[in-house]
Amino acid sequence: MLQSRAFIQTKKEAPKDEQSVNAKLLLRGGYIEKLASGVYTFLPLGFLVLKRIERVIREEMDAVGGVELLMPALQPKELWEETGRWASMDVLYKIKDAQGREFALGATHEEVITGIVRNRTVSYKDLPFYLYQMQTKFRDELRAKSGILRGREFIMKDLYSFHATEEDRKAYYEKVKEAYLKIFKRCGVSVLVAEASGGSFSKEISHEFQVRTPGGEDIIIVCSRCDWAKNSEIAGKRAGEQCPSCGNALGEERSIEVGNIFTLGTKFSSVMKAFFTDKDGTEKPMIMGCYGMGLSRLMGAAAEVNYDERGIVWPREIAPYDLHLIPMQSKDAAMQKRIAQASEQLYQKLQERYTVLYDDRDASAGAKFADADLIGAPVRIVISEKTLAAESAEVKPRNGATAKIVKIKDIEKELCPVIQL
RNA sequence: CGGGCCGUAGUGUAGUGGUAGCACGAGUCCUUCGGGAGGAUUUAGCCCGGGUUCGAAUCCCGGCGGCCCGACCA
Repeated sequence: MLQSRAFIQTKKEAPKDEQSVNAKLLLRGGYIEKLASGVYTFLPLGFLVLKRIERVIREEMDAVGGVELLMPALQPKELWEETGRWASMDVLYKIKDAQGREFALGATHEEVITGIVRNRTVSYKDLPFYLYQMQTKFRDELRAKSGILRGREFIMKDLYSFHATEEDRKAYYEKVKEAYLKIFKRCGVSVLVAEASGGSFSKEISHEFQVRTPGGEDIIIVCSRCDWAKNSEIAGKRAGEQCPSCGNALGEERSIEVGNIFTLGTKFSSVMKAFFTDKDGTEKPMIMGCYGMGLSRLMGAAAEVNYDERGIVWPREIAPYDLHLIPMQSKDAAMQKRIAQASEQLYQKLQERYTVLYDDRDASAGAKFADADLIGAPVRIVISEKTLAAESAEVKPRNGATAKIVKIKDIEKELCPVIQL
């Protein structure tokens, strides 16, 4: 992509009223734009990141048998009244159409998915099945905060599983837990699995996937040595006390909840009459689980833990572009032409295997470098009069490793270890 | 929802009762070209409403909006 055409505009300074790291960096880098508190546009650059996160999630969801669908955001009041959540869910946006009919903007989709599932006759032979979607959710948060970490409109992946037996549900829950760990690893955030309350869903505990960082709004109690972690709301332990698992000291840390998986049991299926016919011919409510993951929040969290004083350092798999190719300018017209030719050629070549942002702008070296660091593609490639003298280019990983001068014909070999695809 | 701070060009700021200024950005021209280059020139702003005053960006009241703390958080 030509940078001059990519609708990227970076800013030298962050808006003064933003405190959170993700908001400052993403706003400055031209990834997002704020429309209202907790409501953001994903600009082309940000949308690329989102799509790459989406791809990772989709691959891992498909790998555990998930089948993707897309449910409506506009949901009739009657559906929500079936479970009593029209009245009890205080973050629900409620709207009226011109006829006076009332709708909720989807804050979550248990009602909708259960409504779909009960409309078909299901036998135990059809179970289990797993349905998921990635969609914009609306929640009327009393206080949106921290950039895209807690919006009133945000993008979420929600998976719902339907089972004939509790054992099966439990086994799947563990499988999803593993899939989640893979997703977060691929997205460049290390998570802790913390036990948390089942909320209004269940008396059973749920599991939260927590990214430890000062920018987080959750408080978790964690062991300094083993992987014991609980949300402070149910921990029953405090910092300084002994870890119940290994005896070491417990600490308290801030973290971002990037995923949460729940046991639903028959809470929704029994109330909404989503039954299946079991082996013995009797009708039983399906046993359900639900598994949430915030895509936009994950993007924010990734920025929140992968940055330095110059900007974002995107994890390889979710970077907007694999490579940032920068031709330098030269005062010598002939040389200028050679640089342009060589970099054009390299640009074409690299695009066969990588996504490349090509800085074709007529800007100073400093400006180009500063933008490259801020945007944070994993590798920067510079072609200049200097490098060209040796038929080479400079290859510099964004993660702090030093720059290397590499023969242009050998560049792909050099890239392999850094961004193998 | 309670509390705090804050609203001046796209962004960051100055102006505290008397001509709205600067920097970055954006446009044009010239020069420059390995870490946000220099000069010339242009562009663009006081959140809204009311009040006080000869006069309000500035003082007062009310809205609206943003950020932060807390509460809340399928």
